[in-house]
Amino acid sequence: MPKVKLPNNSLLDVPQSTPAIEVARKISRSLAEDALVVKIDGKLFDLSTPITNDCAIEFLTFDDPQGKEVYWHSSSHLMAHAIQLLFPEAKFGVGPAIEEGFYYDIDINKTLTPADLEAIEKKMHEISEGDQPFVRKVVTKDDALKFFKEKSDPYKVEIIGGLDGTITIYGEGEFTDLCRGPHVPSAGRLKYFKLLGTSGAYWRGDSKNKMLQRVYGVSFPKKKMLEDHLKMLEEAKKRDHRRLGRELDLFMFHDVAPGAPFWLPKGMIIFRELEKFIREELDKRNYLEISTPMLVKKDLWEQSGHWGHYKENMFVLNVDEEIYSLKPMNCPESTYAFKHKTRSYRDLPLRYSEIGRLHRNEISGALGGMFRVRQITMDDAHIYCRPDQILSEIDNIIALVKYVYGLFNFEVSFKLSTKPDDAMGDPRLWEQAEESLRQALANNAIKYGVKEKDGAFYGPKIDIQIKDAIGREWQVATIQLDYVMLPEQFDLSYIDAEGKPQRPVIIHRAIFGSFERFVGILTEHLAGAFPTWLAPVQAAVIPITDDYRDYAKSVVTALKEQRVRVELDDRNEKVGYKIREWETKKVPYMLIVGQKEAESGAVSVRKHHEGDKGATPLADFVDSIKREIVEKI
RNA sequence: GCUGACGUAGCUCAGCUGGUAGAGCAACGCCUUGGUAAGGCGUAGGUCACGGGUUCAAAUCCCGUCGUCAGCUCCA
Repeated sequence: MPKVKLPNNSLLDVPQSTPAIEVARKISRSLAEDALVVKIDGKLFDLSTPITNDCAIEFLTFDDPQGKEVYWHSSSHLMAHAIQLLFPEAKFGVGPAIEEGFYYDIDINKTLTPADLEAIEKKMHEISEGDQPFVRKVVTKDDALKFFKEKSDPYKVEIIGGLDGTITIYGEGEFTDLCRGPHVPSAGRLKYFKLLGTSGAYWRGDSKNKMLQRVYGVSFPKKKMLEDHLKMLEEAKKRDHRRLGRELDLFMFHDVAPGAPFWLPKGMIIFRELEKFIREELDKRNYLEISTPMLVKKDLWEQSGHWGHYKENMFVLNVDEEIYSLKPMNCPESTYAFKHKTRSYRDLPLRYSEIGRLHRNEISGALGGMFRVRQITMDDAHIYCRPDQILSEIDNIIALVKYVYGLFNFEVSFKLSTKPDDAMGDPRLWEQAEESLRQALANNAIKYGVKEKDGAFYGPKIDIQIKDAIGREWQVATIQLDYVMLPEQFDLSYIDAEGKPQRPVIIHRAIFGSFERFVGILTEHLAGAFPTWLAPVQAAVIPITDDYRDYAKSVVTALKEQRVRVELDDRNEKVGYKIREWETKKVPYMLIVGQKEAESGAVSVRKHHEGDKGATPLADFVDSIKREIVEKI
């Protein structure tokens, strides 16, 4: 009798060849109901898999990421089944689970409309009600080829042609698909789904191949989960920075400048506050700010290697018979500032920061709001240091990153990207560099993921991701070690204590990344309700009637004297109307003043999203809002 | 760049199978001076993205261009 070890380390004897699902039933009925798939000795299997040997076993439910993946993958089969019933001529590509749901690529001579999606969804429900089991079958390559040729599924045939080893197919009712599995036990487990849209996708991601239609969907075992998910998507739509940017007069886009925002006065306040903030932090940390030319001769880009590798993304101009380009990056030019003088080891680390405007000719299809623009403002820096200084410099940057993102209540996570196959430079240096990054992460007690071979060709890097208020992850800051690109290509050196020239190491780093993108992320994270220190309008003063306009003006003056961004709303409208409007503009404070307040030198404070806070002496309010602004609460 | 969808007033959108445009909100004016999320009445506002074509007639049909969006792709 095989012994199975459960996650709580208890052992269970089970009869030979007991299906895994029976083991789940022994543990608890609810587990048997919720389990989607089983992990035996670390590998995933169908719940019907018989237990034949001693093993460690774990049942995965939808709460487990891998359980989810299986659930979505099975959902994608269910969808394909429905599509086949409705469109028998459809040919199938691949249908995997993705981060948030699943998709299936299909080849069909018709553009699917939202009405088609609804019909497919309906059909999926019908199939789900039939509750047919997913049945795994091992087949030979020849049989598999024969089957899918007969089914006239050329894409499957192509996939099979490239397969070695065991080939499995899964049947579910009258639908059979090539699949590695595993799957949930039966179609009835797949209950609540929503097809979210379609898009084009090339077969095997290659633009030389035929464009298939990709149908996206998401599914959940509980109705509430689907509802919550759809609500989250709604919420994301409501938070869309393109919409909020327009509604709050922060920035706009126009056809005359695709891929570049027009910053409006209110957005510019946010931009300036962020810039001021980051500059102050960099000053405190002994960075030196530089600014390098935006339009530079091609020679520079040839030297840096961009001309060879990045030219398609550069805006190139002909000026006086010479070829120039708008800079797509700051790094090459920063080396000129470094080389301006002979550098001593005593000068290092030399921390050059630059808030530079960069132009990158992103392909038109990549553009999207503030998230992908052709003109970006980067809070860049290049730290020229000695090898023995790397650790402390990385330490400082990590501290800065944590401080900055903590301020906005973003959850920060770190990823180390290691040496890629096409890496340049001495392998010993790479080892040393990766070790420095690891050590810096360890010093800061940071748990981090590793992205193997995902470093830049010139050095390993730490990528910093943040998670926003509705759980979405964004890659923002980056810390890259560079032993090769700048130091070698630009032949950089400093004079060491023995009077000999040495190569410096360069750390490329950005905190916000680009202001454009960061403001976009921040807008969505905060749903447009910026903290007082960033809010374009920090307080609106609302007199109840014209009789208190003068008092309201004195309140405005008092606040302006303290550099509070305040607006007087003395329009001929009712209080409720004005409150509604300032509330939708997400202004942190409204100060309502009437007879009571005028007589006692007070203001009635209404806080955004919280409501009436009652009357308080004007002087007290001024103190508290000032503190809030200074302390960036 | 590729595929698809879309482009009508400042915004959100209507306008069926062709007969030269409509609503709500916003704006402006008047009335109303109102204590915590929309007071009333009225006025103005559009070369229907742009350029061609079909037609007696085009916002509507066709072609092209530009732009936006969803993806794909790319990302030193």
